[in-house]
Amino acid sequence: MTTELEKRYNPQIAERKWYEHWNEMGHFRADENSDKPKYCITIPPPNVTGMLTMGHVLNNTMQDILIRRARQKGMETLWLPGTDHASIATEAKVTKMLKEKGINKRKIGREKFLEHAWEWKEKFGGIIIEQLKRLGASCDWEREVFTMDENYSRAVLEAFVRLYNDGLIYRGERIINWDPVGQTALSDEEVIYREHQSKLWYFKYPYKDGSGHVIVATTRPETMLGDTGIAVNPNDKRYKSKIGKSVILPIQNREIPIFADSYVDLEFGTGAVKVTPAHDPNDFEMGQRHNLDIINVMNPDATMNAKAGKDFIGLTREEARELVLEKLESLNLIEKIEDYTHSVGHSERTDAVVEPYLSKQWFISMEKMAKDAKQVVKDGTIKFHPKHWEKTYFHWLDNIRDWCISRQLWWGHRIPIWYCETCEKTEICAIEKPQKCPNCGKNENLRQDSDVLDTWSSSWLWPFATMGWPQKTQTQKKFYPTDLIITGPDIIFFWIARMIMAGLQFKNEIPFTDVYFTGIIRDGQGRKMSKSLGNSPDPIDLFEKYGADAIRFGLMRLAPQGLDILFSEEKMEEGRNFMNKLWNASRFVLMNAEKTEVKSLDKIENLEIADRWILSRLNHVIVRTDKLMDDFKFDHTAKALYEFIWAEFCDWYIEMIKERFFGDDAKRKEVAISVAMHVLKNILKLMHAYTPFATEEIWQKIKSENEPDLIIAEFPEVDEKWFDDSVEKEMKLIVEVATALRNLRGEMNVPPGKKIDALFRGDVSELAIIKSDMAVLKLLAKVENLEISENGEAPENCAKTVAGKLEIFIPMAGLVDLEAERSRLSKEIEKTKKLIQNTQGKLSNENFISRAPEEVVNSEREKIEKYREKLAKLEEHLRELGIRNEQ
RNA sequence: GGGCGAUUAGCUCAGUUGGUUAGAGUGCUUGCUCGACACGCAAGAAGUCACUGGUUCGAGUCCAGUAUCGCCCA
Repeated sequence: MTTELEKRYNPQIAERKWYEHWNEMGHFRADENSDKPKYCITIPPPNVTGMLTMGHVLNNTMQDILIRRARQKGMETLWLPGTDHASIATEAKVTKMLKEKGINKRKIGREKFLEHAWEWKEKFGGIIIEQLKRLGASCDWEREVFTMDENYSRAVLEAFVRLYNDGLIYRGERIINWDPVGQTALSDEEVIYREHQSKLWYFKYPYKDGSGHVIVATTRPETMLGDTGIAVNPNDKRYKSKIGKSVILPIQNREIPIFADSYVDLEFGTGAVKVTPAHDPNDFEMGQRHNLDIINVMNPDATMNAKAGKDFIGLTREEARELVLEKLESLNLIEKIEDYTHSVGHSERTDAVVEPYLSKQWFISMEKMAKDAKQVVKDGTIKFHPKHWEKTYFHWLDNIRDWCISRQLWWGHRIPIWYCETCEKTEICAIEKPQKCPNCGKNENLRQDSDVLDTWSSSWLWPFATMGWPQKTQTQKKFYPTDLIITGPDIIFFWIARMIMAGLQFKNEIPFTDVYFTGIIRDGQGRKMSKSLGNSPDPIDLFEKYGADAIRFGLMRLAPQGLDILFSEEKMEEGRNFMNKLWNASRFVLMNAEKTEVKSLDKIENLEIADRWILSRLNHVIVRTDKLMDDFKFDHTAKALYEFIWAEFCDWYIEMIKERFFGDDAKRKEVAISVAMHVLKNILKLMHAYTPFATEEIWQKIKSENEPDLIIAEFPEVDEKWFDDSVEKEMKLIVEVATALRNLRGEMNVPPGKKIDALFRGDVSELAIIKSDMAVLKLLAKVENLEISENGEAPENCAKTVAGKLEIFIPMAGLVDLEAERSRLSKEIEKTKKLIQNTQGKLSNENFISRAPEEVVNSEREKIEKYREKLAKLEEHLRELGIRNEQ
């Protein structure tokens, strides 16, 4: 307790020191055999190859706050960390890395590639975890999980097998979203739609019977090579007579039918549309309904194949489009071209234009699970914060389609299906490779499905697969269901919905009780942060510059529930300034505590108004922040703490006790220092979850020997005996008077160092307050002599003001600037008159008197009384000024 | 096309169930190295609460509509 603090808080040293200390002491560890009530969060696993983003900082800070708070409150807390394997992203990165070394993925084969991938994972996979540690995340690192760990992988396969056996997994040939760069299927959720400015081309397809042509409009000319029909709406009078006729598809010279289907929109284009079942999901459906041929004209890399025709083989989609247009143009079959804006799907991971592509894939049937997942949110078993996300959630579940979970990749969990090539049709679903084919009994030709599972179809098991499922473990027993998940709304479908489904499906229990959706962090201009814009700061740079606490607190203070967050570095600066403020307030208290004994509250007597006031305020802030945290109001909590610490504790309380600190009454000083220390310790406890490093650093310097580390120090509880309305009212008057005095000094240009005299006149009870707090007031407003008198005379030549029910006079020794004084008073009078007018307006309204609640009417009456008294005093002051002026 | 959200001081945002003179930070103006802090202290100026109606004794707050912006879904 004797080490003197530096003038400025230095985050760099404190952060590393205390993080290591906490970890070594085992404070992050969760004990599954504990009897204490539990609190548990499983981290939404970041991508193993990822780097920390501001989004991660935001939602992990929130998780850490809740975890630390629960820990301080004596709960058995488990924050279970880990990463997911991010199939497509990782495979793309590794492929790229190999390519740079001149190694071709296909050439080296699956096994060799996976070796490289694991090597890559070992090398870079730890980065984001280390970054989370810099943030201060108090996860139980001994339980860290990676989705491709042996145990976790087993859980993924187990889940697959169970769903397969329940008939909820099937293989089918469908139109899926195909990423031609990653060369893999994607789920609907992995497709990002963006508006593209393009054209709408109108083609003429000649009737077979030579009776002219039908005109179809398309945004994708190259797909016409695979057209196998023309559809019109059955109610479209324009085409009634054409239904059943055939056209000759140009270029391909194929005969295709015209048929009616109510899917066709009469308004779009000409009302007749070309149908390409192999290259459009809606066309595929129509094709099924009308038995159309399905002609796939593309290779997996989205170049054209032989079915597109000789001239097209090997061309890209773009090249094929050009050639189709060229050929049709020369055949004079282009009717017209219009500008057209439509949305085009892109792969979330590779940004390639997604191709609707016909292929054989594995699907999970969603209908039943969606129904269950909807129910638990609808009936409030799981609560969303903010609630309005429920609508989005329900809408998605109501329109759900089966989930395509197979990916044509190598990095991931390989689908646990074996095909017997001897008897051809046999398909075996098992976790381990089967000994032999149950059908033909042969074992030599068992071939495992080459696809891997969608990453999300492994991470949807996260809340329990991280706890050892499908084994029955004590960890699950103690900590499942978890309490909460915090994430951005952009993955409400990827994770939230599917985790709920998985929990219900495999555990028959929800995975968490609360879901908190953060806002999305944008830059100062409201744009989404992205690498290409270069507008996303590196959190680690920010930590270095301002300290992790500053970033945590700054973000919390500007992160309103349910709204996006406009990032600005200024806010981080404010966070840093606040840490420094807290540091210096502590430094000041500590400096003065050195020569005085600090006693606990129950051992001190003769508390003064400042003491009783700050204790009342402290207990209010304890109650208030507790309630706010129950509602996940991180921003309001941060603001309440900021306000209490900076304005109430530093600006007023510390200023008020300086008089005792610097005075020579040892007893009074002892009281002041004891209360200050008590409040400071509680501040550190309240702040710790938000700013763990700085608070622990300070705590370690001021704590007594028998107190534990702050991270596990007992959380403050409200003590209602300190609530004191009358002392708060009294304090309000002191603040008002001190401010009025300071204001007058400023207006009258009194030099800051010069002391003034002051005379108070007016209400007896208020005078009594001034009298009892005279010493404090003298310090706050630099007053030399302070006189009070119920009916005293105003001195000659003085500045005058009104505060509460008091008149305040400051003798100016002939220095009063009459003009300035007159204009100041006039302005004040105008303001007061306006207030009276407003209040009078209400009171003269009969309806108001008769219908408004009595206490509202009474308060208006009191108000007007107060204003009138003030006005009378001000007007008198102005009058006196006038008289003196004339003399 | 459907849904969600936003619009309050120059800027970024608070504003609980309708009832104090609509607040804070930042920026701005003025003055301060006063025995914690210039990453600071004190004082001050600054708002037609997007618009139009409605409900009410009373609307930033509730309702309806309009406009603008953003996001999600199709």
